[in-house]
Amino acid sequence: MPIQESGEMYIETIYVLTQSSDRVRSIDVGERMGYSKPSVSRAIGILKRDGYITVDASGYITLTEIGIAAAKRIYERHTILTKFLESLGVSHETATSDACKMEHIISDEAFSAIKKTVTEKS
Amino acid sequence: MPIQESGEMYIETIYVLTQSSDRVRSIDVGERMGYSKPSVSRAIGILKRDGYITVDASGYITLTEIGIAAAKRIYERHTILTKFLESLGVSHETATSDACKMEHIISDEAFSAIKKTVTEKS
DNA sequence: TTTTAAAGTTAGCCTTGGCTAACTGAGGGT
DNA sequence: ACCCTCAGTTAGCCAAGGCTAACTTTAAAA
Repeated sequence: MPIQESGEMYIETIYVLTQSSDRVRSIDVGERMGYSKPSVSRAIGILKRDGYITVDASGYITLTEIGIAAAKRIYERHTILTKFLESLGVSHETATSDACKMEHIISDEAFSAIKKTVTEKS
Repeated sequence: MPIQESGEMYIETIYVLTQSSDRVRSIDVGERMGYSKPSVSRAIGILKRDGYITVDASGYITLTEIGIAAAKRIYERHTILTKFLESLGVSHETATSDACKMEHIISDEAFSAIKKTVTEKS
């Protein structure tokens, strides 16, 4: 099963949480995303089933190879799109939240083009 | 009820079809969007209920004031976003399809900023 | 040791928005 | 007059992805 849009958000959240804490559990993901425990529980089950994460006996979540790849892809989109919007004068708040939606839907082709403009400018 | 993302697509399609034909029916909308008759039927019912369109006895669809306003808003987003992506070197095909998704999710603030860059360039 | 709190799961509901199958109803052709 | 085709509707299914209620399990604290 290919990863869904919501799956990308969960993976990205796990990835970000992993940067600042070596122990990431479902409850942390839920708190960060503002979702209920059952919602997270189901999502985690799907990500595990599809090989994006592993969960140990204590409930600690680890991204797999493909999980890390998916997370890095989305996270890069997020940061580049945020920077891009900010470079146009959009507030940080709005830039982040718009990037959060755009990151899932934009094509590779368009993303590359936007990325080029951002990296050229700096 | 505020218009949904799919509602925006239906409204936009009706708006576009209205430009080239004075008689727009559900069947035309469905053909254009590649959706089945029942899907269109339900969507049309919702748009009618929420005051975006009227449908006469023969099944001809007319946008109301607020329907036209909603359509113009989305259509402008579509065209500006398409132009913007094309200005970055994205192919017309991809630019159109990406714009089609972005037009529903981008904030007014970000859209204004992008619009400014497009209109400045020309 | 017993009790309580925190984490996770299960069951099941809701909305959006596609779909097919099957019905209705109106017009045109023979 | 009869039939057929086309447009639209109704009923009901499905998937994604939220939710609450209520259960289990584990671990810490009294």
